[in-house]
Amino acid sequence: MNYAEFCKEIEMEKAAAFRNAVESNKGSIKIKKEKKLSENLSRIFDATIELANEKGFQAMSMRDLSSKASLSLGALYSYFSSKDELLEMIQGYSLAMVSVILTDSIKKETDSSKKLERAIRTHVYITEYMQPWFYFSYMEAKNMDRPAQKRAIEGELFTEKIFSDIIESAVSGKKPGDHDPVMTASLIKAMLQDWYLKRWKYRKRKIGPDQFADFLISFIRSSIM
Amino acid sequence: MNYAEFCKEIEMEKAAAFRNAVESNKGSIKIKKEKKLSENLSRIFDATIELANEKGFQAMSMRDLSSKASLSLGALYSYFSSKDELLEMIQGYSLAMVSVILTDSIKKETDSSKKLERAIRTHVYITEYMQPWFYFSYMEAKNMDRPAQKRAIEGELFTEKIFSDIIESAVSGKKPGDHDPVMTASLIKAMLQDWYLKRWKYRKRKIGPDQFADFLISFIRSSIM
DNA sequence: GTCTATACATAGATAGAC
DNA sequence: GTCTATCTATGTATAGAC
Repeated sequence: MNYAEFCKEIEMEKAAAFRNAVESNKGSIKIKKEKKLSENLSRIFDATIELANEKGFQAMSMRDLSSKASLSLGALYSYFSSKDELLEMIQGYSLAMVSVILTDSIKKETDSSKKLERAIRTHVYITEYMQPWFYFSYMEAKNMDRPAQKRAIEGELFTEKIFSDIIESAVSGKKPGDHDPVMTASLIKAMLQDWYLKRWKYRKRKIGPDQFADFLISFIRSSIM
Repeated sequence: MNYAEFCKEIEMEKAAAFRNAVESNKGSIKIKKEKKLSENLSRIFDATIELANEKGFQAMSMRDLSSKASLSLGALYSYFSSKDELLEMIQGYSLAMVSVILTDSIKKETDSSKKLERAIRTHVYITEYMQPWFYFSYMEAKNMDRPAQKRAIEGELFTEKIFSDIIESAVSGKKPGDHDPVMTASLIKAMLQDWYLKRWKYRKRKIGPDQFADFLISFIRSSIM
């Protein structure tokens, strides 16, 4: 698998996750026509991501959003009931993406060393594909209300658990004594997050997702094996 | 060196960095009495860090700040000329801290493998000691104006360069072919930042700075050696 | 130096016409 | 479903008394 191949397979899952995000927020959405809803809401999402990643969600005004999304201020409130709710819809969307994609992806390998490699690669690719979304979720987590913050933490721990489980079985027996899969998984997560948090750096150095994944895999391999 | 020893040595440098931060902003500070200035300004800094790390700098109002710092709204503006300037004073302070401490610290070792270990350990310790400050600088960087953002980027690249230089000379000859000190330094930086960005996680797992530094050092050692 | 009072701008959200 | 107009709250920053 490389990034180009990954992209071809992802579109459907993205669309499914979007429909799911809409579904779980039906309560506060006043728009009834399916097509109009999905067209406009995804434009609203995109505009929000763009503005928030530029100056922060808090600093983005609803007027900024209304002009970037080409909808009036009043119309926006037919798609969500408050600015905070918008934040949480977007968070739910990207949280669902990473967990579904990652879980599906590792099922395709049986050997645990291959599983680890695939999990890392998939994580790099999905966060590359939706970089602004993940950047947004990471940076705005502390501005969310308590339940949404809890979901963010659970999301982090969920993906970390995927990694620590794989490492547990990959390393067992092979390395003497003191290995700690949970700590190792933490560090792996940190390096994976760097990929979507510091895009300016990797872009400047002309490092693409395939290259980053390759390097990361070999770095981790030589450390835990 | 362990964390407890580190703490004893740091106080003086912290005070010097604070005086320096005051000095570089004399222009917009109206308070003339040295003692009052440093007492109140450091209370203002602390209150800002605390509020901003809780709900974001943008969301923190000057009224929040005035009540937490025990100064009236009007009085605050004798210590800085705008909310944005306050942000930048704090950023300058923590940027100066890490670069001075790190540069001094590695001078104490000659062997490049020891140098690497010491740089990592020192980075963990300084960011532990001033965790809320580093968290603040990281999270609020995108809300700063252009020049301040540039300083933040230069700060990141500066510490990364320290690491890549050490790795360059530590690894040269010892590892065949494909090592890439710059990429390795990037990953190390990412793991080091995790320490102050995800405190909730390490606290929950009862991992302290010494333990984290030990683990990180052994993880990196086995990867690059 | 610090306070209170207030100017002035802009925020999020709603009402009601179309 | 979308618009414009507007309500009300809150924001940063300043003026001037003490």
